[in-house]
Amino acid sequence: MSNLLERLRGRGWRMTAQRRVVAEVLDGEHIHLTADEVLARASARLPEISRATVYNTLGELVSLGEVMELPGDGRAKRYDPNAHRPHHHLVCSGCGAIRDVHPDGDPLAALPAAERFGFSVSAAEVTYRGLCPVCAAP
Amino acid sequence: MSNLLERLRGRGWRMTAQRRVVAEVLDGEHIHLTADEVLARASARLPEISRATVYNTLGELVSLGEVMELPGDGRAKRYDPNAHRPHHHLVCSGCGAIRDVHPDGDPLAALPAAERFGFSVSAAEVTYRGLCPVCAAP
DNA sequence: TTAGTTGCAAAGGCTTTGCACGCGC
DNA sequence: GCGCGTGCAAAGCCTTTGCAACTAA
Repeated sequence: MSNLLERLRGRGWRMTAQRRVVAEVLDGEHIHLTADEVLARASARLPEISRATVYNTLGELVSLGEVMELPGDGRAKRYDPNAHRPHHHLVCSGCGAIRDVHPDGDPLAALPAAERFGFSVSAAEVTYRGLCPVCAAP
Repeated sequence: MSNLLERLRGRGWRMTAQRRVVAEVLDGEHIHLTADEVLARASARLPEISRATVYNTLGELVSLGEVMELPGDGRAKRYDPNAHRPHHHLVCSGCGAIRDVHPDGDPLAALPAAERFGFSVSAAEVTYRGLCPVCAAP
């Protein structure tokens, strides 16, 4: 499995220092950063990067289908680089930690025709909620 | 099944003209309005209602557990009055229409222990995506 | 009466935009 | 060199807040 940076290069994505840093910061498993967090981490490596560029780059990665946009519990959206592999999310109601999960079976199968209102249903996103081991501790 | 207004009265909720109008506007099936839409509809019946009051009232209905807050596709949250009956959502990727749906079985059962990362998982929210009959038409 | 609710206006957080400069190809 | 990408600052959208006046119970 190639990493985010390699995939982008392979697509002929115009590479700049700023874009490289944003892609590096997002690459990995269980990464779900807000734009602000991306900016903070990117600034650590490239202090002159601007907020607008972070937003531009994130928006572009989303349109390219390389990064997934998550609603986020508060007001800020979160960005998930695992768009190339379908998955769902497990969110801790205590601390907000997010893990990528892969449930058994196809969630679409659970929706009977009578509940589809004539829609052609093509995808399902599942958010599981619970308490992480730390927050569940007595 | 009693309606929203009756349930609120039964809970001893302090009733005002503004609160009544907000509750009336939200009552029903497949209702998923933004705060702005609630304000618009409420204003039609009670022109002097203010935006702040709509937000206050919506926030309170959410804490009471009578209304559910949905992330919403764009930036504005949506408010769903069917919090008393668990359900999921089917969203049209074309026009944004939202329907309440009730899938078969328990979505939690699909998440194996190995995918729970030690969390105590207590709920699942599912968003189905597809095209409504109008948007799917050739 | 009196605690809770309202309206107004201002502030706040997150995101987008306009424009001139700069840099990858 | 050309055209896209960047940075800055300002504006935008949605939401929250402070405070004085008001009102349901």
